[in-house]
Amino acid sequence: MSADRYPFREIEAKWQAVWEETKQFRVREDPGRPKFYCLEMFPYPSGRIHMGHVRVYAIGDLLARFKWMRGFNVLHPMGWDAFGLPAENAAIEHGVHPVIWTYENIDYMRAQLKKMGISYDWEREVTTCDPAYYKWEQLIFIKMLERGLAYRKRSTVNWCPSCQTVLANEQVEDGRCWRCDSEVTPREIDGWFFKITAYAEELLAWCDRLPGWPERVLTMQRNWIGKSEGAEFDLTIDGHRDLSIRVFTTRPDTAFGMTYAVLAPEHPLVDRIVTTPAEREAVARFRAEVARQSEIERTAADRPKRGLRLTARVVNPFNSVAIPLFLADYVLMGYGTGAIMAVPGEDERDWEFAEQHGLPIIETVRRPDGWTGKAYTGDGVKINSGFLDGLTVAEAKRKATEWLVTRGLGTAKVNYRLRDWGISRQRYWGAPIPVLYCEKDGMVPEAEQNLPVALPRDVQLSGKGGSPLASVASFVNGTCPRCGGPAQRETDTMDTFVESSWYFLRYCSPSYGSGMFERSAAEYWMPVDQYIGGIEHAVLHLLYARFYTKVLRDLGLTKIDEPFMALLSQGMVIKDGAKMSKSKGNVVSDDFVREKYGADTGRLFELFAAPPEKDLEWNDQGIEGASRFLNRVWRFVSAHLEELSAAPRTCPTPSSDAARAFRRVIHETIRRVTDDLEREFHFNTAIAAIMELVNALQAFESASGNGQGAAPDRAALLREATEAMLLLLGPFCPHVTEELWSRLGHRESLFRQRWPAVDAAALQKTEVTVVVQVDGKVRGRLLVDVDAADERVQQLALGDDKVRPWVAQRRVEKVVVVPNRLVNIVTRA
RNA sequence: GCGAGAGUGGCGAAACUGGCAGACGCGCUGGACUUAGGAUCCAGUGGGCGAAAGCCCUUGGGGGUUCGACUCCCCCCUCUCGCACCA
Repeated sequence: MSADRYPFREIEAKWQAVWEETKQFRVREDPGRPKFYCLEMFPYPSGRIHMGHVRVYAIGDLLARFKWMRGFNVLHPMGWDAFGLPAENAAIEHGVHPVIWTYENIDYMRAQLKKMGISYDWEREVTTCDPAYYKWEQLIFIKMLERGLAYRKRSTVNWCPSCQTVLANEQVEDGRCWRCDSEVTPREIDGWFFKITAYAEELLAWCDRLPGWPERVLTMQRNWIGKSEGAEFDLTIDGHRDLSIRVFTTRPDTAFGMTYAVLAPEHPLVDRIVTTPAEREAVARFRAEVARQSEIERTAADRPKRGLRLTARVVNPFNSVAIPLFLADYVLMGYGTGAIMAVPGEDERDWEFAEQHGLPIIETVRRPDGWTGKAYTGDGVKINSGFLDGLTVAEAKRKATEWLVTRGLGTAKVNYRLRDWGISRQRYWGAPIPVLYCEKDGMVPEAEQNLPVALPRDVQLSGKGGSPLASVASFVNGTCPRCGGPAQRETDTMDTFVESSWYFLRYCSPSYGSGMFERSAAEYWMPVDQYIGGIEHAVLHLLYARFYTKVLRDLGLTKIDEPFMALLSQGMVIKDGAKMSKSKGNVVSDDFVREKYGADTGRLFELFAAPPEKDLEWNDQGIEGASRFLNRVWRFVSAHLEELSAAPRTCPTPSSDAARAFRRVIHETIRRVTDDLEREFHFNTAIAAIMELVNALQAFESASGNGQGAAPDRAALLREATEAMLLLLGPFCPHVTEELWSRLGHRESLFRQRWPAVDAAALQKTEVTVVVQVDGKVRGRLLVDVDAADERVQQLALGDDKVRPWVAQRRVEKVVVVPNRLVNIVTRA
């Protein structure tokens, strides 16, 4: 550790205090100025902020400060996603109440963010476990209930045995819990759902209208919604005209190739179709066998398909042929109708099953020449398909569906993979679901004037099954808002993703007491112009928030269709080959970095080391480099304070070539940095450009003499360059630049300055270096006037001493001249 | 398996719409200053040959288009991510 580092501790503390006193980052609506809403995904207050977290805040702060300087009225808030299981688990393990644990963490992390110097408007801080916050989502819950957008049903859900709660489909990854990685098991349970499927089509359609989003996130959302178009129709059971099986297919054109049909093992019709005791027993055995497999085994793709042939047969309505009927584990009850027609000729899974069970295969699409594969899923001409023969697949799909519809046998049908969002959690630390169960009136929403339904403080947390709230008598025993009689409260709490589905709206008017948010404030600020967060929420939070916003719109609360105009998915911070995380024990703490190098250095390193969307490898030597650079800047400016503050502001017409060239570097840097920040998020190259400017600045300083022998423009140019450099570097490293800015004699904050403007005149060149190639290889260089005539450049190139030997014994076939760049002489022997 | 993205020095990475590959930084080597250097400054640093000037090779591999390819097209290999019996 060196004593030669600039005094970052004092500087950082000083400016953080100044910014706070002057309320520098406080914003109010101002219709006269363009707004910019810059938002980073708010954190779960898990304990301590480490360098894995810092990246997102550094990016957000950079953009927010940049937009301030570009003249925008910037909303840049921060808050806490404060409900969640870790608080409850900490309570179980250490006996600390979740409230205490959560607020202590928040206090610590807030202090860390402040020491990092992020430009938040702290007056807007939002904490989701505050009843004044979740009150409003309870109100919305009731309105959703009224409209059928929230409902309760018994169903098979994903149960995480470790978290002791239900998970939504989005929260299961590869059959495992997204939080704790435990294997999820199915469980039949009553629970609450939000009807996100009612918005499937709109959520999908808007994926095409979010140009500011990364394509891969949109793709993930489209895949998750999983729209597929096809037809549904009935297969009657042979000999039972009153019994039929509904099937869904995306390939109605292949119906003539149907050689068997399959029911999911859990299909409810099975019990009616199967009547003999012997077969019932076989079915029970088969079901037990399937049930034994875990979710993970069952969804592994390359696993053999198990099936049980039933005695019943079904009839293909297209050709009246009776075909075998199976139960098979490759058909899932949760999708479509839980039953399929099987066409092995044109479906790979059916082909595999047919081969295993010795079933016939009929081809209904003519194979391309040389086809050697098994099932063929491509386009082609229909064959063996009755009235569909000769058509293309697309035409046949349409005609087959039409045929079903006109005969009343089926319908066109769109299916989505998306399931309704299960929001019940059998845990304590979440927002209570505001309904009661009355013996007389049944399920009744809590009356609006009784909201919030506050979480009781006194609760026994064991972590062993059942909703903890169920054991809190004072909570459970309520009053029916309809009849005034005794009623039992719902003891499930809401998924914490509900809170994060609208916090960005709450920031617009965080202390508004008459509703979720103040309409005028939300109309001014929303939507979020730039959202920044990790890719892990591609289909979780980001899909839920889009859905919830649309619900609020349809409830008449807001006009916006989409909450986030642009999204930046930043990469992970990696150390020792893994994502930096507390559980892996590979964290570099923010406190440590700040103590050793300062906040500015830590931020600079993370912004410089990789482009934002890529993963970033933590590197102890890399941060030394960032530190070295800031110290260099510090030493340079400090050493020339007197000369710089006494100098004229700019030097519009430099008097020497060297001065002109240096001034061009200054303005070229302004152009590059502005472009990198404005156009794409090229923070790393923006920093590289600033580093180059500092290199040029030092070179010019030492080359331009000093004292009496100084070049005439020296002081003015040094000042112009230094001030531009500080302004450009400001959003990356706010403390050190603010300090140097003030030491140069400025009274007003650097962040109240306009972003430096490019002087187009300074970029003008009179001469350029043109590369001369012979047959594509660089053989020489020419210094020529800008926009010199092609003929002249060609002549100079051919006459160049370095070039001539390469052309001498050969015939010049052609000369390509790219103005101001390059000449390529093409020769032949 | 399907879909998307990526493969460039010892390392992190640059390269606008096809026009000097390797900016910037790390590391390394040599030097200066120094009692000392893990501070600072200067020089060098893709590989090969060469005393040097310079020449040849080089963006995962192979082909192609072009005067010219990291960039465009085709085939292949590797890695990362997403989806994964969704009918």
